[in-house]
Amino acid sequence: MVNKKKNDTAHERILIAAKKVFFLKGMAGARMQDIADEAGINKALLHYYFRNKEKLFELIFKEASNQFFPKIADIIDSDIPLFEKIESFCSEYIDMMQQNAYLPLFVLNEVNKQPHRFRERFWKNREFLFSKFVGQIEMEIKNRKIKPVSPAHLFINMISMCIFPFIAKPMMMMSSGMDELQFRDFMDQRKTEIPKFIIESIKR
Amino acid sequence: MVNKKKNDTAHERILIAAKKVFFLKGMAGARMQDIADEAGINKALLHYYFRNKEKLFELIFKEASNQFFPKIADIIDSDIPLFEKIESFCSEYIDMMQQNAYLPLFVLNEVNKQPHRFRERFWKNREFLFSKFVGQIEMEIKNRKIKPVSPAHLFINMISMCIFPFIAKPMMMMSSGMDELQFRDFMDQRKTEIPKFIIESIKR
DNA sequence: GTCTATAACTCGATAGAC
DNA sequence: GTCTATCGAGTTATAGAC
Repeated sequence: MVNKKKNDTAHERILIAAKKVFFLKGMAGARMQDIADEAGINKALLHYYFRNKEKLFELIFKEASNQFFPKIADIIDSDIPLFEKIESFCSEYIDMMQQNAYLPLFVLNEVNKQPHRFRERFWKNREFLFSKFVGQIEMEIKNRKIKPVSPAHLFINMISMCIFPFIAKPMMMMSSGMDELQFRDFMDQRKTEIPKFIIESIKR
Repeated sequence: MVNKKKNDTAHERILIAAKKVFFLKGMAGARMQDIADEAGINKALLHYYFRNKEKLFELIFKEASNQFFPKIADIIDSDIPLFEKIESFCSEYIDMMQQNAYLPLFVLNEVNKQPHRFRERFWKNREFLFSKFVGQIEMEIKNRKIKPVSPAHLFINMISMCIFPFIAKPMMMMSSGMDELQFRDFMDQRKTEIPKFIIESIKR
């Protein structure tokens, strides 16, 4: 696909191409040649700009993780009522992923295959993102605003229902015959269906 | 790890080793040498028994998909009351995955990277596994046994909450400081927590 | 069946012209 | 900055001895 606009710099086109190829094939499966073709340039130029595959991957992976995680924290740790928080988390998170449906599988897969990339650089200041969320839930239980539930399970339930469909997207589409548009509709529905489902379960 | 029992045949040891290596690294990241080492034999013997990497992978992948999917169908399509079905699905499915925690990520990842492997051979007689489940839910709604909910979303919610934690396992363990045992406990809890959570949401 | 040795090939990376 | 040509490491796969 050499049809990129020529007024983009090579540097930019490489980054876009690399993201596409790495998201689709992962670090191990991606080929520098694929990235060069996708960017409409030459293999040597990749090395000119980014030195080697490792460094190029590193950039893409870091950007992807930053997109995958901290947005979670912002919403989860904000100072709004629990039910609103659940609603806005589901809606905003799904919205973000719809612009990058491959992101969750890419990140989780690479974390799994190369845990060190994570432990070392990314997991510094992020430990226990959720303490505020957990505290808020415990408070609501204590005040008898919601039923007694395990905060940890509630949190994982919410995350699971938002993210998993993106990970299983190709499978869901094949098994149900959905097309891209129908999948998008389905996920749009989930922005409200998931909060409704959760709140129905925990409300008094 | 050449410590495999010598009374296993080479053929068997290769399959066990291949499964381990492919699950961990995927098709693109796996090396025939790794598999040979893991099996305690020689690279040439791999080709003697399985001809090439492609064919060996095919076997492992096929077995993994068969383990991942059809068990779902058995429970989902069985003839038991809805709440019991939800309980037994969550419990049995999580139980199965606990014996093979890498399986979901492996299968979903490879489906994503090579959709043809799926479309062609696997998706023949499995379309619409869930029609019976959907029908059952619609019936319960009609009879006012449960609240009106979208069967499709309910189904995906259940699946998501059961499978996603296995996919995010390394990340969850890192971010919360869990060890293997604590993760196992957590998933044991989910066998009952998820059904409780779902039923609480949909019951009248 | 199992091994050693090596051929054949893929792919990341570099040299060097323009 | 960008390209062509090519090197060399790492991998799959095969030949052939035992």
